Amino acid sequence: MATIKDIAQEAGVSLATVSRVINNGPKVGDATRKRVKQIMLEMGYRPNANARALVTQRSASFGIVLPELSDPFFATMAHGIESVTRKIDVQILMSTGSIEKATELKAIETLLEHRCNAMVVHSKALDDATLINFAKTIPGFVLINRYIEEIGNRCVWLDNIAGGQTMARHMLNQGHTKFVIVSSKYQIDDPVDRIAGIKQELAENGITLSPDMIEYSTPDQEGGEIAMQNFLAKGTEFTAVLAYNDAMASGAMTMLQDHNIDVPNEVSVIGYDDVLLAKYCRPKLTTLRYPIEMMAVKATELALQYAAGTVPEADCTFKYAPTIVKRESVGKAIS
Amino acid sequence: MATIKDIAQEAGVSLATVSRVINNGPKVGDATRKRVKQIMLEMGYRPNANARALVTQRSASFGIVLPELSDPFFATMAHGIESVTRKIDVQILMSTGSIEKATELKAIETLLEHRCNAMVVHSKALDDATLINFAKTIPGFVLINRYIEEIGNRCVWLDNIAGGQTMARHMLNQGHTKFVIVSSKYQIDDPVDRIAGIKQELAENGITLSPDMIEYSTPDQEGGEIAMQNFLAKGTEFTAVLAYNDAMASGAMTMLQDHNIDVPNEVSVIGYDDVLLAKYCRPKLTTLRYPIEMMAVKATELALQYAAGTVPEADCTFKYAPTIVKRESVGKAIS
DNA sequence: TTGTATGCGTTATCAG
DNA sequence: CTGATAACGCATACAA
Repeated sequence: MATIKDIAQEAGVSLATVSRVINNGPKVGDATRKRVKQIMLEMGYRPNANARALVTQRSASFGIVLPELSDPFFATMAHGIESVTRKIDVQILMSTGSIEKATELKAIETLLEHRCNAMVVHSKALDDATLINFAKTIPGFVLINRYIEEIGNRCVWLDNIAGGQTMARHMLNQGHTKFVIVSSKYQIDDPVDRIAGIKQELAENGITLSPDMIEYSTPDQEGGEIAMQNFLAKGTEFTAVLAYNDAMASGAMTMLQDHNIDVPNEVSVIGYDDVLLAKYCRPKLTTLRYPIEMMAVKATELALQYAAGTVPEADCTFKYAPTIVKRESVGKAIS
Repeated sequence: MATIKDIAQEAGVSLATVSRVINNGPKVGDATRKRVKQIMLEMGYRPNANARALVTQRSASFGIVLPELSDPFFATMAHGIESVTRKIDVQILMSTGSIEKATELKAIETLLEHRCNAMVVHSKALDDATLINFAKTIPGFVLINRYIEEIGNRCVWLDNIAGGQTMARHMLNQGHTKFVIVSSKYQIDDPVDRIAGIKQELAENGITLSPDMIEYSTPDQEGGEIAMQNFLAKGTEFTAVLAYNDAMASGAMTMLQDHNIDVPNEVSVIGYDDVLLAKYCRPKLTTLRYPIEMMAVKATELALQYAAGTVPEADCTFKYAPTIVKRESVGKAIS
């Protein structure tokens, strides 16, 4: 592959001059510039991004770490990030860490080896201290979907407690009093906070939730089915189902329908996330909108700014609140 | 950030020695190796991937170009790729080209600038000649979802003609004779081939499809709704709907249901792709399974092999055929 | 306006 | 077993 040297030779100029025309440097004669450009084209010259990164001490690629791509939620997140990097002609270096301490750590370190100076990371398994440490040493380090007080200005996150409250309130408004929760078995912040929010809202309305009104399962459709199956098997009485996410909500609905229980006339179901399937399933799912794409965009812009030297204000953070999307799966409580 | 030099100095050895322990080189004293490793740890040393790539002339990252990530289909594809690169500790450099000539070209070139020597690219807009040229100059260049005869051994693709035939045959087997097609308005290979397959199969059974039995729209749920609306508005008679993909099929079903037309008792609908939503929508969608994840894995392995020097056999290609997944949206024709 | 020289962090080829 | 030293491709401070 042709190098800067080759084309310098061919054009009969020095390396420096070629370098200047590549970077649109200021001090180059018009004729020279034109001739060099022509030769670059002819020889199919492509700047070597690695050499460039080495000498400039900055990579042209933006790092992202996320658990996986097959989940539409993360795909949407990646899409948000990509929508801003695309505009500024920056490539994405993707590292996956499957919600395990070791892999998440490795994912970040790989990005560091590539000298990415801006990155948005989704980490659930690593502890606060580790993340704080990264934030201290990497200017363009931004966390998404996580809040750590000490580095609040590096966090773009969703208020899951408020989310839980909103879910519960909506059901309460419809007259429901008998609740069950279909939750995730993975004890990361998210399910914990959402349940806390729900309990809080219910408590304010004089309702307490006993532990056996919560089923924990895998956060996918099958998990939702299993959880609902368990409630049904136990003979639990309820009219309102609060799910950890849309997939679980959908699974729960399927299981209800399989038992000839009508949604929403007999039982109401509410999801969380508002991913595509919420619109596709029948009845269409009432759910909470998780503005992940918007948040991803924000996180990316933030990372870019910080990496460029903007000093973040100390006392700020980027908190988002989920909003309710009313569709068809929630109805008035039967009295 | 600490460099190899720093740690050499600290350890009182030469650069070469440090480099050897980093790469698990053979000729290093046990004591020295241990000491150096210790110091690397203490100083938080991270090898510079760019410098490495520069000197070794090979990048440690695997390139992928695809239109976008928000589409579950491509997310699944990316997931397949990631599942193999993860094992060998290779990062993914992602470039998006939104089905436009210019952007697709740019996406590939960016990968080249990073000196990726293995990549799988999804390109629909670039012409054969350009792609053939890339294949000739990049050993690890593999195309996915496209077949070009001259570089057949670099292509991992789906036989869409066979797919069209399969769809049609399945409907014929159920006794259907009145068909409509809900197709994509983007005239790339895929919809064209599928329609060709359908027509071919129908023709063999003495059925010809007039042009007004095909509606073209955007390949998403809304497009499916619009297309179906058009058929309904025109008063078209049919009992079988063949959709370009699951999203369109789902949209078509919704529109039918809104008009109190029962699926599958009055009208049967078949999709294509078998993405997540096929399982979620009601009735569950009968569709064609597009083994995109498997294909992505294959493409990745291929790219890796070719990049490593394996010379592909001249006369081979990697063709996949979609298989039918029977669920609930197709029934016997009413007679 | 152009050229020369140096260094970025590594690997690899030599000698010791 | 270990140490100099020359690349790798490019940007840039300094000369001319």
